[in-house]
Amino acid sequence: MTKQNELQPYDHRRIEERWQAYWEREQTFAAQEIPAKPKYYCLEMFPYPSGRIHMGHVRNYAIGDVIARYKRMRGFNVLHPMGWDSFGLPAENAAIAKGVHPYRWTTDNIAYMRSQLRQMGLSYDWTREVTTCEPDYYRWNQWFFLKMYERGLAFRKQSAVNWCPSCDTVLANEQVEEGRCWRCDSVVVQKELEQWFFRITAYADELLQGCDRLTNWPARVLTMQRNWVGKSEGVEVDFPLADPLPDLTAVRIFTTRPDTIFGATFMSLAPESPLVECVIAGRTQAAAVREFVARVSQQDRLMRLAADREKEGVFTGAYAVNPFTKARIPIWVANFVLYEYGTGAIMAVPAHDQRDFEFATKYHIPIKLVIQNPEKTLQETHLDRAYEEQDGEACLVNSDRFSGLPVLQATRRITDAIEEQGIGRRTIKYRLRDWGVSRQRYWGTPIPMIYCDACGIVPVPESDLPVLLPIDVPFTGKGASPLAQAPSFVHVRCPACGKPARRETDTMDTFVDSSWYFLRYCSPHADRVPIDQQASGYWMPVDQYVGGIEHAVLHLLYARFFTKAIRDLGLTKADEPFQSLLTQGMVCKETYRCPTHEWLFPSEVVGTDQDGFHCATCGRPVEKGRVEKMSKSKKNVVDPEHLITTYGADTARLFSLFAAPPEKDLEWSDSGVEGSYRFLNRVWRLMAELQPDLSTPAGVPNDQSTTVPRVQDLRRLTHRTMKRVTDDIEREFQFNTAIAALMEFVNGLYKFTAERDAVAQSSEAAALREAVQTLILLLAPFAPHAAEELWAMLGGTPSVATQPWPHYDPTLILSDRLTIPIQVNGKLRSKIDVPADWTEEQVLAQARQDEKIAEWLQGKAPRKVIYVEKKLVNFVV
RNA sequence: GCGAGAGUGGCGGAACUGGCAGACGCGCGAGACUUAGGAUCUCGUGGGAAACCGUGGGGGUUCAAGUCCCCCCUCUCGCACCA
Repeated sequence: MTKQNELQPYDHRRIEERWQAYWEREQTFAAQEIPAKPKYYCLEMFPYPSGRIHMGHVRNYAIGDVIARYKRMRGFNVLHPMGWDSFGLPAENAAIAKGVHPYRWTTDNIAYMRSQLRQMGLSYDWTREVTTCEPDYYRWNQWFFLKMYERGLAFRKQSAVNWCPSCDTVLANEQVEEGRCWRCDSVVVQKELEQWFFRITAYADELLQGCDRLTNWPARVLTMQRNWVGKSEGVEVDFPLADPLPDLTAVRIFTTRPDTIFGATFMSLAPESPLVECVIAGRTQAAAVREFVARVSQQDRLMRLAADREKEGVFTGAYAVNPFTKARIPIWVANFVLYEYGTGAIMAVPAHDQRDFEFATKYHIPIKLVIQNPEKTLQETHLDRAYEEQDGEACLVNSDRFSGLPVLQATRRITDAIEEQGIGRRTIKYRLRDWGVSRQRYWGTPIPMIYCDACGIVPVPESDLPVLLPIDVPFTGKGASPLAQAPSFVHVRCPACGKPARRETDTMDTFVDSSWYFLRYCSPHADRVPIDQQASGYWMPVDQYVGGIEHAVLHLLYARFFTKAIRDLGLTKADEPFQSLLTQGMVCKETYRCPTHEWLFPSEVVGTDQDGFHCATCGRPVEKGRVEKMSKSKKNVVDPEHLITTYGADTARLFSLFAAPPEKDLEWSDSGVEGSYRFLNRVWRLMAELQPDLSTPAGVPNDQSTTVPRVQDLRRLTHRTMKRVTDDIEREFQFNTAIAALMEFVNGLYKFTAERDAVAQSSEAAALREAVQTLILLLAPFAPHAAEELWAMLGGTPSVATQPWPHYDPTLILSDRLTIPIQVNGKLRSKIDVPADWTEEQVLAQARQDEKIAEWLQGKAPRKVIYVEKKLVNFVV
């Protein structure tokens, strides 16, 4: 310890700059296809270039980087790319607010954030960088659009958008705050526009079934995806109108409960359904119904946010006939029936559907019991809620020839009957809806379509791609999208007939960009095809995808859909894009909240733990300690840049990996950061002190050395640490415990060196060298800069990133002695230290002789003795 | 309401198949080295004087339960009328 003051301090700035420059110069992480080598494609979700990186990025990319670096050391040919999801709304808003052009704003941000990511020492292959707002990327969005159009996977239909009548523009969902425009506060209305859609529903079943094979995805993500697709098997049945109309003789409903059809005492239509107008035509109820429909569709949007919307409806005056009971049943319009799902019409069975029950009770519609519970206690006239159970014992009643059948059997038989009578058939419905991709905005991929008065919708010929996004357009935030106001963009000649025509001025949803970027990374510079088949054949699928849970449904589902569609175009063989998925938790921090000033920065708070905390401005007591996701509005963000310049990238990485397992939320702690920094300093000092003693050439300590207990212990620790760190990474990326093992290792090494003889024995030196070398290698994925520097100090040839991962020797991790806990009646009473190869008898004899145990046993023979080999002894008395 | 997950010291978190609860880190305490320390090192640190008590609460299974079973409470996330 005396040499301490002479040591070079751990200078993260110098070290990190040096090795970042080295990696760049040497192209250490550039990936090439090497068919003979096993590949590993590690991917983190690419960022939106908002300006600067935040802690969520640091965490996401630190996790991904450890995986990439670890796999590289394990001998995999690793692809680890990075890019920019650079189309999107914030760029347009910046243009309006600051007068910066979205392109300029975006590319400036990219430049800055790229330098920040480099400062983190992430092992990316920067030669594969992909930027979605550049024509060499988005032209392929257009190309895919054309291919989808050819295959009927891209189509046009009417659809509602959020519309601000005051700004005269379309709003994204996130621009609608409590039903009002975020900029001008006027009430947002729904407006019907013709829009482009991708037919994701064509892949509904495959997307659903694919979930079963994604065994390395978190269960909750799969559950969310399954629910989102929402498959239900049922039957469509035509209910004839009691008084047929010329253009409508029956209403088709969808039900998953055909077994309850005898209990259908009325019918409900969705307010938006065109059937409503048909059935009310010329009736006295027409005005009331129209008024109801208008009211419901007005409030729809707002009311949907409200928790328990009151069920309400109105009678149309029309009747249908229940095809089984032949009863005339009234047709109602009900606010809870969804037009987009099923057929927009339902048969209502109040006795066995709670919504129908509430509705029937409210409007005094008859309730007919058709399923009796196994206890036979249900009485039609005394129901207080619907009996919805479908268990095997409940049987049908009041259902003619089907009465007495158990529910499941009845479902089958009645469905058969429906099909035999030709009044309906089995169908499968999905909750999933087609993906609307039109955006009435500027900063996105232009949709490559042309409208010609003579030819109709004409796709832009492939040879004319890309349709470039014009740069000089005005940004006012008002009126139609800037593209629609750029005449030179709008006016074109029809590719089919040559007459004047109009371009589509909508751009694509930015989710399109992120739905295939992982395929583009395989061959980012291919200029004749979006994806080079050979490259994607080698690299795909992504072996490990890492990103936030907030993308559990949309992004991941769209990416799966695109991959399947691209597969069907013959461009990739991958069915699923992401073999394995890790959803990391959020980065949170404690907040301060003042009753008058809302969220406060820590600097706006005065006080101590003992005296309580007060607002520095108004002096009122502050609510402290609620841990929330870091966000500007809650004033609890920590800028990673400050962290990196103060403590270095290695500390930032280490902390974000150590403070919590990757999938859990991480609570920020300043002192925790210092702990990680301290650890790196400890490693540094240890190495610097030992350096003079480590001149022994590399190599395994000789056999002689293993007889010295101290050396034996050290080697055991070394090899155990190898095992622990490896197992923790392999077992669900438990980096927090892997780092803990490294800390214990360092603690052990300090202990060892402190007790070391003044004159080091050669066997000690060799074991020490092995230990230190192992430490650096194990540390390399977590704190790569420090590891490189130490590796060089040790005389290793760079880069440590390409060294093989150490393998432990299983014989060395075994100890020749064991500590066996001894319990009496299941309570720990003593421990004994015994040779590892002792038999049960020997261990038990020793245990009985133990002073404390003898006292507990008081010479009596235990009633029962439990012996778990090499683990534990329990005497039951 | 439905679905999923989680509740462990002062704090973040360990504990793989039931087998020593609290690894590791933070914080705190004591000491060492120091002109000094908010640097560093060493030791200690769940509660309790002790018997004992301790993994959200209550029951159960077991020689043995943070871990398995039943009931309840709280929190987080997701979906919100899907016929």
